[in-house]
Amino acid sequence: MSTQTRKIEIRKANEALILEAAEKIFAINGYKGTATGDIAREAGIPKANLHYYFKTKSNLYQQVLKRILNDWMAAASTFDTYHEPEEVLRTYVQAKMEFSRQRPFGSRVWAREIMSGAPVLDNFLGTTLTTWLNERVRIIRRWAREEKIKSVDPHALLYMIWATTQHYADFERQISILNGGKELSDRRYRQTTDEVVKLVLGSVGL
Amino acid sequence: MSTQTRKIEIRKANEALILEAAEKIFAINGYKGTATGDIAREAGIPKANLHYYFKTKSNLYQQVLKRILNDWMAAASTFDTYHEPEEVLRTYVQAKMEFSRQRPFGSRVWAREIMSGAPVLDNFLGTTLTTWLNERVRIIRRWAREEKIKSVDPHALLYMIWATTQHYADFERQISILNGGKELSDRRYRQTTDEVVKLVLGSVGL
DNA sequence: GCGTATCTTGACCGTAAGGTCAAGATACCA
DNA sequence: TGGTATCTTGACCTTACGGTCAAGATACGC
Repeated sequence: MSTQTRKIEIRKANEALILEAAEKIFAINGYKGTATGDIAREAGIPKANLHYYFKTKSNLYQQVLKRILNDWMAAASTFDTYHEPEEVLRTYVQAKMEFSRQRPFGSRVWAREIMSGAPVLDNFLGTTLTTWLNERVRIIRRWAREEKIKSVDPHALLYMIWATTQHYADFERQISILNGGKELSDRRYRQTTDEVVKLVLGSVGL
Repeated sequence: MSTQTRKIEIRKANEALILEAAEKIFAINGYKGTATGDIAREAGIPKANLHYYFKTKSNLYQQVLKRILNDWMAAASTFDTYHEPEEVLRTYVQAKMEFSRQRPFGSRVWAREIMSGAPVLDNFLGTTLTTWLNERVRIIRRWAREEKIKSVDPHALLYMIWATTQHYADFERQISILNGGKELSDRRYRQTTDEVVKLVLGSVGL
């Protein structure tokens, strides 16, 4: 460990620790409902230490959202891995389901942000996401024109995919209770993913 | 107006006013993030007056949830209006879409409650909703057995319907932004409802 | 080992929030 | 018209929260 490497590592590690804790607490209690002290407790550090790394709650929140955005976009990019509708939709749905399984808190923070009026994500939604959506809408329209899929409203289709896949993260608790009080096992979740893929493919006639 | 009729009316009217305001503010800021003073301001009354009608914030929140539950169950009951899969699914999806349009705040309060771990709805989910779900799962399985629909996982299908229809309430802001910054018109919403019906029917091969 | 930069933390400050209270206003009944 | 029950509201109390600070601890370069 040379120079400032060690120090930088300490900072990185602590920031990561805090961001992780923040994502969880924001997911459960929302932005306004979250106390920085709760996040600090979750991270196992004093509140003052948290404020050393992140000046304000708002600042921390924005960084939490940024992290989620990155991973969300990574899942989105899988849409372009293949060309044939069936492959594309299967891959995309699987990626989204995987995201819901791996980052349920991130999904919930996103949902809460939107339900609060998207004060922070507003800009992203109006630029990057709008662009991404419009391009995929065009692709789906082309599929329909080429009669590779049934003619459907591309927006409605994409919203259905988003809603359904994110449901498994956002409503995890409800699903658990309806599953007899126990969380879906890894095996069951894989089967469910297949079923969701099947439903989505069916909805466009595949 | 005789006897205590008038007074009872005052109480009813004020309780309704407060419940309406509370549903909106809870939807936007969540339970913990909501200040009773904010609800009072939204309702146009002093905070002390609100506390005269509802002793505690928790109490008010529970009554808000109860109201939503009633309407949610009303939409659910449309599932039993018809018998043929196509009619049933169309009617149910339409009712859920209508609910999302008419009570977007209610839908969001529900979503936030679940995301917070369903501390209040826990009991309802484990009893009434579980029973309702299991019965509909059986109906859907029967449809598949009788080859009226494609063989699909009934849970996945119902979750998809819930998620997709509620998405139009919970993510209204995101949808608006992606729609060029303006909300969906009544006409456009009706078309979207038809598209969602089409997708759901398609997903089971109808 | 020493000096300096970063990190850690308990104590503290001002504001906001849930809830109470008591005094006054309003409506109903006799 | 007077008496009583309900309703209204500003002021107030206590706790919690976002954020600050200053004093000490730790780590790095020389």
